[in-house]
Amino acid sequence: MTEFSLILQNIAKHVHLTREEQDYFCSLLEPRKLRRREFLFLEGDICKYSSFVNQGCLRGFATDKNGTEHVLSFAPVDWWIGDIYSLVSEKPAILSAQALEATEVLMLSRYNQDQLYQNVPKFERFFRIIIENSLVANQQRLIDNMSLTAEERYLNFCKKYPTLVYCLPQKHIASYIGVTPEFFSKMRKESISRQ
Amino acid sequence: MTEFSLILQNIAKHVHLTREEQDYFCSLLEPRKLRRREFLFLEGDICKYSSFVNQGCLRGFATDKNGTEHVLSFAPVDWWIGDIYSLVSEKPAILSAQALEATEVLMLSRYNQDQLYQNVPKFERFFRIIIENSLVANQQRLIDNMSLTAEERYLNFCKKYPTLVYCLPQKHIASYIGVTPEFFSKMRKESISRQ
DNA sequence: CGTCTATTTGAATGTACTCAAAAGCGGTGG
DNA sequence: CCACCGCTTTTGAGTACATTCAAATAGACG
Repeated sequence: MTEFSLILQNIAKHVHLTREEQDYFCSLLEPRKLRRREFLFLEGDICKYSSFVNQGCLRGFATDKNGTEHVLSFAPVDWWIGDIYSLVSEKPAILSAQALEATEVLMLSRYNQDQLYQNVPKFERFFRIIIENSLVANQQRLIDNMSLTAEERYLNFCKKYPTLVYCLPQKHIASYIGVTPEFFSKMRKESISRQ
Repeated sequence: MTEFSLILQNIAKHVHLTREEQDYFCSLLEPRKLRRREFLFLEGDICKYSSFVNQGCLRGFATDKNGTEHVLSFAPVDWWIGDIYSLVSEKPAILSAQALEATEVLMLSRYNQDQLYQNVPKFERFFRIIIENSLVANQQRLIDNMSLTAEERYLNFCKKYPTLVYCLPQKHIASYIGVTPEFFSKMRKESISRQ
């Protein structure tokens, strides 16, 4: 039971690694601890890391020209987070990631990730699968945003992330489903009063 | 100059193939011609193919519970289209794909794609990159839908797909940017009258 | 040329937003 | 451990953006 057991389990869901591959992989990881409200990366920076959440929780969000923040993802324990745009293009990140509580991540640099692809091709498969799943989730969210009401999106969120609903500030859930905190408050009250 | 030159060029953007690998890859492709309005795949079917557009153009869309269609992607020449959810999960497709004009595609079955991954690992990389790019585009669209007005999304669309704007029916562009055809018509008129 | 589909126009409506202010809650320091 | 300050949530009124429904007009394909 080391600090790497969770991430190795995460990988084992999709590809099998030998003991040596496991050790090699772990040697490429950089642990980092974040305090509540601390940022893992900031919009505008070049994001060079994919990070795995070992403990705690983060939010990934974009800030629009009015300064309004839009949450794109929550990253609780056992999730990956990064700015895929910046990672792929090596241009400044579109997203920021902030710890919502005391958080511990394992960071894999893009350079090490590319090394990994060359030395252990299985990882090419692993990250392909991770990205495929992200794409599916993202696409479903796009469909939901176009076809569901705010309340339906909220109920979806409750079903999909039952544990998160009770530990996240409402304003972040509001932002995730794409409404203002004020509207979210009213809608939620309505929703509860009807059961 | 064969029917495969375009797809080989498409692949060469990301990975280099030997002559033998090219031939092997092409042997796995199944050409198919579609008439205007014909469907490449239908919501509810198991989607077993990723398809490359050699000629023509398709739209990928989801149908909501009211019967309203929501366009998720246009696939002009040199693009890939498929229902990634169905391909990954082997469950019924969420999307349908319809030819907007006479169209020719090269279809790669999931089975052959998996063969390809095993026999030519470079393809694992190729499709990882394709999917990464889709994810980036999808994510940006999600951000745009949450932070921009319909008019801003329309102007974005015009910049991003200058050739498509003039050949697609308005109602499909309206659906893509996420508004009704009626509102799109009014908004567009306003937008033009202000230059 | 005729029919079917797409686009435009208008009026009434609804969903969600903005701004402002009060109330509630929770983390941090004393 | 408690109290306070600051952040979060609630509430309300007025508004804006986009929808619905209906009908007229325009355009395209066979």
